[in-house]
Amino acid sequence: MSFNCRFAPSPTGPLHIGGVRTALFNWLLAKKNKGKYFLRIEDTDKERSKEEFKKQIISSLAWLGIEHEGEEYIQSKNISKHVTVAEDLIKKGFAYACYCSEEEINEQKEKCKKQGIPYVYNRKWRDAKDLKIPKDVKPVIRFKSKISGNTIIKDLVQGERNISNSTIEDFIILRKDKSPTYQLSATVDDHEMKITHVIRGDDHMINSFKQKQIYDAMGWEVPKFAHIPLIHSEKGKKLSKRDNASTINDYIKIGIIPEALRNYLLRLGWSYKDKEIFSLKESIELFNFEGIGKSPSKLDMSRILSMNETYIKSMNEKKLFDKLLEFSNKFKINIDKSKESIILKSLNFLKNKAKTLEDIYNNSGYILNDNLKISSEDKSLIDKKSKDIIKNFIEDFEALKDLNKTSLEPIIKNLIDKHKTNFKGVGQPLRIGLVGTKFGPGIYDIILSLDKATVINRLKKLV
RNA sequence: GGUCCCAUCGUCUAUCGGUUAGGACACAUGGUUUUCAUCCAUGAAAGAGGGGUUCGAUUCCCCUUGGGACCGCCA
Repeated sequence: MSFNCRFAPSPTGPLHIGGVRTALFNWLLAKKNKGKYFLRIEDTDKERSKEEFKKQIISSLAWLGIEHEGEEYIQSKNISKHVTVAEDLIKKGFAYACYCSEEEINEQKEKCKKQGIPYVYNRKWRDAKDLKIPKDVKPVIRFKSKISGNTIIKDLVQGERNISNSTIEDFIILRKDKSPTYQLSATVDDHEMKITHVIRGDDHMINSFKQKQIYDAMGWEVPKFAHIPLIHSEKGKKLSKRDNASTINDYIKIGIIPEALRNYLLRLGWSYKDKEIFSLKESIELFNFEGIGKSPSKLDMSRILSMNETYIKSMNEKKLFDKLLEFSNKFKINIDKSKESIILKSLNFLKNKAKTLEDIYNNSGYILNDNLKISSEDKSLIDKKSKDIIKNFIEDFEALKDLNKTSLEPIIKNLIDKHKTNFKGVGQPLRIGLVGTKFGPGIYDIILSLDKATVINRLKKLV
């Protein structure tokens, strides 16, 4: 059995993380079923569709590694086909022109509101042989929706869904300017693209009932539907473009890596036993409809961070280094060529203190910046005794031939004995002098990561 | 308001009638450690409420409550 699915965002705003997850689920399922995953840009809203959003959508998906089959499908290019289908529906008696003016519709809505009853279009023109066609009104085309009976959709995630047909109004398929609406375009395109599985957010559930009627009217095979629960913001509402930290870029700029976000998104609303970490290969093999839950899930930044931390720690250091370079070049200051090798060899300890690439970048500050800024508070910690320790250290350190942990250790130990102090007594002044703060990597790591001259120069500034 | 849906620790979730209700994140405590971390160990933390069905319900059914989605000539 073939498996064709698609992700169909509209370029009327930046793609947020919920959409990304929908795309991921589609893509995973296509891979798993050896099917195809398409990207369709639904740009039939001419007013609001923007080229920049289209680009943002495509680059967001690419960043996560979600690659679509062939070129992206641009819906507006197929409008004439949509219109043809609408005309076909009229001919077949499944659609009709409605001459109600916008004022008339608004009046009806007002009236219903006052009476406290739900507004449904009154189907005035559905069978209007006796009505006079007003000259000054351009008609819209409405689909002749079923009035009686029920429609059942066997949803792959939600199970059997049953709705009374009377709750679906005669929805518009062609606007007064003859342009097709979403219900028509999406249906026609899904059919043309031979989509077998429509996997989308469950805010589309009602649309599936409408669209099914179009498929049936046209005698087309109805695809399988899967409506996945939405992602909620921390406030518990449907994620909107206004929520902060909702677009991919919000995560990229703090140094989240794609593998981690992919894993996080995979586990948001889906599970496989107790497993938390999934390689790409595993997610393709194991992902399924059965594991998708029915209730919406909330975004949790601490989990994203933790997932990122896990991936950073387990990642090949060369690969991590490349990501760090890319990150700093894009969002921070370019890493100087002369510092690259030091950073690379220091990643093995820098990454232990980091949840994000930004953390690594910040922790690398003592390598990247030749002039350290030491806060006055930290400077005040360098008292007479500390200065003596530093002086002694410089003497011993300069005399060292081979610089490694084994040769360094005795120096520190001797200083501890000599000055009757503990490790902190020696380590802290050195760290302040070399890193600029009390916090930082292990003192051996710091010394070994910097070259000898730099260590001496920095320490000499303190005494 | 109408229609539809959902309901296990704070969060993501496991359980598919019988479990001391498990894991992960976050949190707390302790240990390792040269600081901050990492790492390790431990702890606290959940079946919304009420009825049924059943020998037995977190699990099946109903009601209540709470939450959500949809109700555009947007998609």
